[in-house]
Amino acid sequence: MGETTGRVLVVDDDVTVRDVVRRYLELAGHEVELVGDGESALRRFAEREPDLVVLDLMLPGVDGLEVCRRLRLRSAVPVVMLTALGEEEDRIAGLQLGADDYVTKPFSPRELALRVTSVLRRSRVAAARTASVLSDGGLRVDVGARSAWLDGRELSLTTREFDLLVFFLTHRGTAFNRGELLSRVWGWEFGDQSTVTVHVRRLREKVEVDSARPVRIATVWGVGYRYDGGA
Amino acid sequence: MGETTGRVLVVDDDVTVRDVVRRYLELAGHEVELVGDGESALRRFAEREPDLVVLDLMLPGVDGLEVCRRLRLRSAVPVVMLTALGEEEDRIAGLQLGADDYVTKPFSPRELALRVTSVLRRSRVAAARTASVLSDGGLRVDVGARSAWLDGRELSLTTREFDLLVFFLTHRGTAFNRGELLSRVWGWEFGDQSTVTVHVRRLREKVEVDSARPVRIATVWGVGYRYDGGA
DNA sequence: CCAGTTCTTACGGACCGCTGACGGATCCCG
DNA sequence: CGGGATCCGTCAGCGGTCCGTAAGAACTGG
Repeated sequence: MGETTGRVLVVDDDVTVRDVVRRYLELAGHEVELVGDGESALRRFAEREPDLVVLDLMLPGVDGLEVCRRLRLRSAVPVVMLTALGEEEDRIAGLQLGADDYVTKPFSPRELALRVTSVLRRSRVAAARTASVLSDGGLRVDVGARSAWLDGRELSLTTREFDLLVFFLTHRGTAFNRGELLSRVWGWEFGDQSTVTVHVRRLREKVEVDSARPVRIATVWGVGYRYDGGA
Repeated sequence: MGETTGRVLVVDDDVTVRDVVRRYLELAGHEVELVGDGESALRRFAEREPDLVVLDLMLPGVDGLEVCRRLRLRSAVPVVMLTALGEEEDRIAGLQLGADDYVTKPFSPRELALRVTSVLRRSRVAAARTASVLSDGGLRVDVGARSAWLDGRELSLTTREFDLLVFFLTHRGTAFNRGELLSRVWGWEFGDQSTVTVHVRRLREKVEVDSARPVRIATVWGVGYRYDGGA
């Protein structure tokens, strides 16, 4: 995924708007998912963890502001809001809730696409700067710096190993099958699952005390792998 | 059951469509059931609890939207809708009622199969993420982590045992015969029922205090088994 | 006491994950 | 531009686990 493209979740109840927005965002190189109401938005968000959310304020059921608030409870995902002209109150409320930008209807889809790209770029830079440090037991991982230490000494991880480790650290305690990992870490929808097996093995050799008796990365028989804490 | 295959209920009144859809879904590894109208759909759904429903909007009798609405009353089962081109109103209504995706007729059966697979995968992920921790007496089962504890110590359950236990825990107090368990847990329509007997026995040895005098998994003589609480 | 049903045990094959090795691609450095 | 090192994905063999089946024993209800 390039520097200024990403997976975008579009939430709008008007199917015409959705289709137009989709076309322009895809033209800009983004991967687009569409939903029509707040419930679906929250559900889809949990499933896919998109890089950015385009959110209409007027929605049936759970309204846009509420969706934004709930997203913020569990994620720092950038949000671009769609508001009707003159709904200043809503716009202010939206920005207070942490929207990163807004576009007023009627809007030019071209402009929306530009804003999405720009917000995405800003947030990537910011994310890299505020690089979180994940840690677990004697393991410490600096995501921004892309470096990792085990009991004080630095590990030399390859790109894949690092990504895999970060995924595990950010999804502790949940079992994933190989296809899922292939999709989430590699970004593949299909492919040889033994790829995962081999990379897990190589990662284990670096982060486990005894890679023959893994403690952190547990094998879930007939399913896949699960990261348990090292503590 | 693979991570991207499952039992799919197809609801369409056109027998030609049904056959084509069936062929492609089976090619993709799914298990397919066909019905021709809304009444049958609801009935079959109650009997089989499929993993996904492909629903035509134009149906004789109870129409597709109504079927979708009623399904949503009692289940979060993923729904993929078939709509005629241009039925925008219906599509909007469908998505609002909680359809997870839609395909417009005339459609490519290949594309439909792809969407079914993809929706299925997503919904599995979401299900695992929102993973409830089931508990009962001293028994605790974390569905997402695929691990279980009895009185604080972790149980080592095999895949089948785990699935069987989860099924029991989510269907407490109801008796099931072996054929039904074979169908719901194994996904088989036929097969040796002693398979169930043996697995129940193995499960009992792990979750019962005295497996010769089972408390949780009761034998219903002449019928099958029933999960009673451990409390 | 009998017939039907469930329990128990044992076993062989299927499946799965682990391991080591290999060739191609990519990256880096000269 | 060229050569070497690294990394990546694939594969086949192996060892262990798990699963389904069968067959005899024990039990239940009539």
